[in-house]
Amino acid sequence: MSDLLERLRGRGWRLTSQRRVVAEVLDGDHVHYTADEVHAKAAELLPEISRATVYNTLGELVSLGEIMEVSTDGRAKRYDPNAHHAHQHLVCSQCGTIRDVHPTGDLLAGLPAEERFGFQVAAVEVTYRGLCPGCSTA
Amino acid sequence: MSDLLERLRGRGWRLTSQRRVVAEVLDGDHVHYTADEVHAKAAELLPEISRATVYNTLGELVSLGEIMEVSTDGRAKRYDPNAHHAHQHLVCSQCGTIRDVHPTGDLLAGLPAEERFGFQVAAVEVTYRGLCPGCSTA
DNA sequence: TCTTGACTTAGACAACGTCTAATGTAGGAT
DNA sequence: ATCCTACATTAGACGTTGTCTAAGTCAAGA
Repeated sequence: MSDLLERLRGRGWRLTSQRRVVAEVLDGDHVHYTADEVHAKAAELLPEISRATVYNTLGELVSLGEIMEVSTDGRAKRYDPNAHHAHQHLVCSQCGTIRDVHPTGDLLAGLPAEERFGFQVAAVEVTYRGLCPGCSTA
Repeated sequence: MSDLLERLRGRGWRLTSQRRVVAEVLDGDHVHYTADEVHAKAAELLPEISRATVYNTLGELVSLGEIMEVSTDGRAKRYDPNAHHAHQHLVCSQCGTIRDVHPTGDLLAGLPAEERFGFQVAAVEVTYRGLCPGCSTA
């Protein structure tokens, strides 16, 4: 993730302390935080950071393709730092935790042309739902 | 859909004019409306219907399994009257319209056991994204 | 027809996200 | 090293979507 800052500077980004902190929060483990969680964790490192800046920075990172926006339910979007490798999501129906998974095969192949209704299909998202080990025993 | 009202009465529902109108709006073509769109169309038939009632009725129909809630983006949820047949969704990235599609093959088969992390996987949702004919020319 | 508990209503409230105008600052120019 | 300025940040208003509450209404059984 340290080279993320390099990449961003290469694209003309100003490296402000706020952007550095947001990048640092997204780095590390692979939990997918909501924007508010990112803001809360960023504020531990830089108390005066504003919500607007976190939203702005997340939006910019998404359009640069550095992170992915995931909305598996109707609630707050979550941000997935693992944007450089194609993957899908396995979501616990009970507690909402998300794991990245890598299904095999061509996901687009299942949709025949006569089922595409003239759409230019560009992407496929698959969400597997079930109970995680913790929730299935409890 | 007329038998929907019968089924609901069988489950102890009071058949109010508001619920009748919401069911009527959901019937017919297979577009997936947002709650606000359902409210607007219901209000054409019954002008004094309130937003709260529409939300309540939609929620009740969802928990009864009569319709499906679809949230393909972070925006408003849409309601799919075609809840009794398994299907997936094709979404326009531009305007958000949704079509029901029926991909071939076993969608669960793509996820090998070592990628399930001990989850009891119960369901798969697939969202195909692309531009609809209207948006790709405009 | 009466009664009652379920239903509906208006509008306040909550969660999530966006926008604006004023202020601050990174980093190139001097 | 300092200055300049365009870009970034901020607080808070605002927008959208959805939920909740208290008071009034009504479907349907007695």
